[in-house]
Amino acid sequence: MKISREQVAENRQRILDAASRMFRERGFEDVTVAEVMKAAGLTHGAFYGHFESKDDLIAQAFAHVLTPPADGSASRLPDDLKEFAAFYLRAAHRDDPGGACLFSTLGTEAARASDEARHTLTLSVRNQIEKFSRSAPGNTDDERRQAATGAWAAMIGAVMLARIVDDPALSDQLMADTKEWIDALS
Amino acid sequence: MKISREQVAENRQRILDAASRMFRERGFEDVTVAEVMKAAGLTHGAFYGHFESKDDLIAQAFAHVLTPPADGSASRLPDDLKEFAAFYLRAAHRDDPGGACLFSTLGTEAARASDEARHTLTLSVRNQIEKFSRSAPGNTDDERRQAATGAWAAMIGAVMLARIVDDPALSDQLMADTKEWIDALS
DNA sequence: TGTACATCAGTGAACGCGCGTTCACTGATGTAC
DNA sequence: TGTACATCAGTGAACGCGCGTTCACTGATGTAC
Repeated sequence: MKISREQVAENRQRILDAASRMFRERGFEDVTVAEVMKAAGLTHGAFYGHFESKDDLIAQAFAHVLTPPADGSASRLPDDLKEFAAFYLRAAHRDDPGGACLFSTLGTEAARASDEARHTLTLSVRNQIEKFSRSAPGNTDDERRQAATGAWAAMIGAVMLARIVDDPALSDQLMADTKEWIDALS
Repeated sequence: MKISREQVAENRQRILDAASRMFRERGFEDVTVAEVMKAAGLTHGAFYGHFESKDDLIAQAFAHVLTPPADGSASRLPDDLKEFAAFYLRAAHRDDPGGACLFSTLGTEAARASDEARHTLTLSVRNQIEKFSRSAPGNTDDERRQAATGAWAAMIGAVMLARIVDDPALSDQLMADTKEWIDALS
């Protein structure tokens, strides 16, 4: 049956919501097109009406996650580097990969993803560094950019490591130590 | 045909060498058992004489990479935090994922790997932090451990990001800025 | 030391399953009059 | 505004391929005497 234009747009959003969550939870390869469509309340055959291929879905899912919601409810994430770090280095973020930062959940896989997917992420990297440079400590632009880059890379690395280790105490320590370290920057 | 004990042991090492390199280059899912065996100079049927499953191979490959070579040729990697960072944050490391750090190449996938694989990595995380804490800046044990953790996490995150972005200048900048930042720590 | 035989690492064909993708069909939407 | 028809998003069966894994077989190794 044909479907209204609004319904089509809504279906597309639901597919992207489901895909981006499932990819972050389980990786690109383990998630099947049929599973994503089922999670979005559709059957797998409808997939190719929305996307060219699974690779296309991956690239679009990245863009979807990085696009602020159009309804004006601005992202809740702080712009300030240290405030962002406090937000990022929380157990709730580590423990909810499905809703987490793309770099911390899919970073190593993204390095091997399509050109389109990598380009979308590149724009985000540039934006984040520029944003954090404004509130990063340092006496020159270079110093502030270095601090912003180092601190952001540390957050991503720390959360990734915290999800790998099988010892909860070590996992907590990795995040707490990284947070303390960023807090102490001047 | 039966094979000599030494040949069996050598074959196993070749399988692990090939697998660990290919996994780091292309990820777990994209690399097939048959490809690994072919790269090791064997046919795929021999695989299950060496390993229980592909998951077992992944766990053993982690252990293989993290085990220093038995021939006494100690790892070339510096123990000193800043020296290690200079080594880690080089283009040659970024551009040779097959021979690179496991965390920077497979970190986000490793977070979803088998218990055995994650346990092997956990031991390595503990060792690295302990090692770097000895040369990290700081006035107390806590401060040194925080610096060691933050700086190491930053290296890993920076190299991962440097492999994602499609702009070579930005990629270089991410690594150089992180290196500068770690160098400036006191 | 030499010989006969049991062992077992490796071979390569085969299996079965699940995946991405295709396609003929359905029927509600949206448009032309 | 109402009616007839063309459009096209979604359905679900099907396809074909590649993967992890199995297994009967081979023949060199290593052991028992």
